[in-house]
Amino acid sequence: MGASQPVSGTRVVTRFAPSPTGFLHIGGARTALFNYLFARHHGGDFRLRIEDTDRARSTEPAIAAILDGMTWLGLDWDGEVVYQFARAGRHAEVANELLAKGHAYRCYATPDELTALREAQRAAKQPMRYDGRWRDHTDFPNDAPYVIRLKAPREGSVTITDLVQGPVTVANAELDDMVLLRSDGTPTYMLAVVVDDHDMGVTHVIRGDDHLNNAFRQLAMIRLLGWPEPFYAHIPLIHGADGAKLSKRHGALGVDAYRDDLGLLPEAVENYLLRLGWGHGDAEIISRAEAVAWFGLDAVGRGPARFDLKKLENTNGHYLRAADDARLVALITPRVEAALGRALTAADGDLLQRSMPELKKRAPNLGDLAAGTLFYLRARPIPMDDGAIKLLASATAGVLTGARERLAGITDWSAATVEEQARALADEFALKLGQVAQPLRAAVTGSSQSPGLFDVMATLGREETLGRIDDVISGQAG
RNA sequence: GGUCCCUUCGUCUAGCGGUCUAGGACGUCGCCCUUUCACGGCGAAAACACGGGUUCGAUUCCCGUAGGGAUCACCA
Repeated sequence: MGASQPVSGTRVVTRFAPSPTGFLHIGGARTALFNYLFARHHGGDFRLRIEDTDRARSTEPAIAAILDGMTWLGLDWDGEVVYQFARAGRHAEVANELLAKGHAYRCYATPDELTALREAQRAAKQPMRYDGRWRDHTDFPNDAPYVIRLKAPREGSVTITDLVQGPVTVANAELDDMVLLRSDGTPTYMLAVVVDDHDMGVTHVIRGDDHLNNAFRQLAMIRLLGWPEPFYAHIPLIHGADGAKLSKRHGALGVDAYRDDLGLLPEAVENYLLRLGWGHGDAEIISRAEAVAWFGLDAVGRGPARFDLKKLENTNGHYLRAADDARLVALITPRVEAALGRALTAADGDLLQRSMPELKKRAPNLGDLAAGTLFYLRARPIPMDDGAIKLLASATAGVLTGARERLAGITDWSAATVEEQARALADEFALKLGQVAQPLRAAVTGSSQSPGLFDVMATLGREETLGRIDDVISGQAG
């Protein structure tokens, strides 16, 4: 495993560090999952840090949504959640330490001045970076506002042996002196991550590809501070089906939307996310235990992967079929009650429980599963859809009344005895079984599509089944 | 534009010099099962971006080209 092994003797510590400016999106969830899996694989710690230093954009609801999403996905973190804003004092302390040691300096350039600099650089087609105009000053205006910038090395280069991307080298001349402390004394993200990762003992920084460029600047700071260097692993971002950066339109929704709107199971989302950009031979359906045992950074793909809702739904269907019936009933109950406009009774719950084995085989998500239960629970006369109306209209005359008669004679009502009578009726009328079953399906379910008719009748019971057929015969249904 | 990264079926991927007439999964199409719809089973079409090298031999290694991506704030 070479490069992905931690230095001997150190305990692996990873962290997920989202900024609470929105919901926990799918890309963030995958980053969290990879951090979680890597830590668990190595028997280390997985920490959670909320990067709320942007006071204007950070919100309480966003923090709640992140914690909720993590919990839903079963990504339990170790220790207390670290709130970055609360550590501003420590960040400033490190900035001042750097300043005292001559590794940082005060910069009095105004925002307008810097904007003008960038404009000039853009016009001259020069790279846009701070030119270090205050880097070697010794005389400072006393009352003017200033920021503290890192005095980054200008010669040589930095090479990061990224656990996913491989060795990446950037010349120091490409990097400018980043701001550590703003003029209002608050820390920038660059300072905060480095200090927090160090203080939290993070050994492996696993994050989105968009941070790869930042890693060089952060490493420069770490070296100036003389702190131990973490391993880096930058995983590619997720793209939409059209190859463009994932946006809301593509399904870059909060994980709560995957749960509530798309009706997905957390284990399905986890499995799908794991396989997006990572593979283990031909394995497709992977349990949490297997994921922990198999996960490694060396198998993470280096190119961005496209998000495919079809495959996610297929994966969800797999887990839905494997899910415990009682759990599914509990999950769909709110949806069913909303559709019915009433609370479910104990008898309804029992009916749902019995219908699950057949119903879950044909639902790709909880919404469809809930919708599929409705015909069982609706009060007579049940509504008929277009397909059902057509079937009834073209049914052989007398089939329904004939079936009604035979079914009414059954004393031990079951899928087997019901089927027996249906087949007998087909023989009697010289019809194919389908010509008898389809009109009956329409009458009993109000649709042309449903689980096995005889199973449905058995689940519904004798009285309800007969009643529904009567409704159609007497013209009350529809 | 500068810098950095990436490139196997439509999509996610396996492949870590010969085992590749390139494997699996989703999707698509066909067949089977069958009272409908699903589930399930079987099968088909479908890819190594291009051009140079290195090598006895490249999907695998190197270099270009093209395409794609990331990033260039007193945001994170």
